[in-house]
Amino acid sequence: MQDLPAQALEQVATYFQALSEPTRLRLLNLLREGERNVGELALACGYTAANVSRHLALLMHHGLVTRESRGTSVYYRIADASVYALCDLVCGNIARRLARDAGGTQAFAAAPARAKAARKRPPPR
Amino acid sequence: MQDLPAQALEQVATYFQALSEPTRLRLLNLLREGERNVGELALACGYTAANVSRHLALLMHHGLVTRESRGTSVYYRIADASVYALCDLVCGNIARRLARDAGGTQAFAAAPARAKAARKRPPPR
DNA sequence: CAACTAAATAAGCAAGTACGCAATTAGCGA
DNA sequence: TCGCTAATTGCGTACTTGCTTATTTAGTTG
Repeated sequence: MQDLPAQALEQVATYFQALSEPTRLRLLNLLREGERNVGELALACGYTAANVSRHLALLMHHGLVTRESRGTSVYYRIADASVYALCDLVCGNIARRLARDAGGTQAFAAAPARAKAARKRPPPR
Repeated sequence: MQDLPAQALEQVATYFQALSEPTRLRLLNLLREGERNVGELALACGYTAANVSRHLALLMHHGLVTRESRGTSVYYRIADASVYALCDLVCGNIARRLARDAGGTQAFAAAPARAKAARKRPPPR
């Protein structure tokens, strides 16, 4: 990815942007167990159906979910399960960062002179 | 991640948000080759140093880069290389989606829809 | 100390976005 | 056809965010 043109970079950014909303992540989470229609999702999220519909439209525009209209309802489902792998990766990064921040403060108070050398170590696993 | 509390979900969302900016992705990309100071990054991006400094502060707040002040300059470097894996995953998803969308339509040769995101380069300074 | 440079911060503007409400569209049944 | 329900869309509001310019802070040097 090091030599991506500005155009592709922007696409990646908007993809991340689609995932940068708690409501949308919650929707994806709910869809993990199977397809759901808009009403069900709205009820589960505590938002209006209008709002949920908008978020789902955005997710679909990015190819994250698929839409299937059955009767008067519209059922959404996950299009690509790899988003969960993505989220798991992020969760791991956050956890690692929290552990580093929490653990680092103790070591810091004891030996501030060593901080420079310690900085180059790989992140604690 | 299916049973994350709303609070954790928000953290994941803000993490994605940190990556939802072309400029920040470009900064991360530049840092791939090694540490850089603010001025170098600003020059490479074509943005003001003030703006770059803000983006870097945000990236650091999320633990994506580390900061080291040497002399009057401040050098930034990647804190966790797993962000690249994340970006690669996203690139794969996008490519897959594009392939899926364009797969059935070879009559797309004169596709006007893609011209939208063509040129959007920052003004050369 | 004064002058200079690099980085960070403050202030303000313009653009984007999430949200609710209300209106519209689509499918189903009496 | 009419009425009902579910989903989408138009519109206005409040909030967020990226950017630039100007100012402040930190570090080096004469």
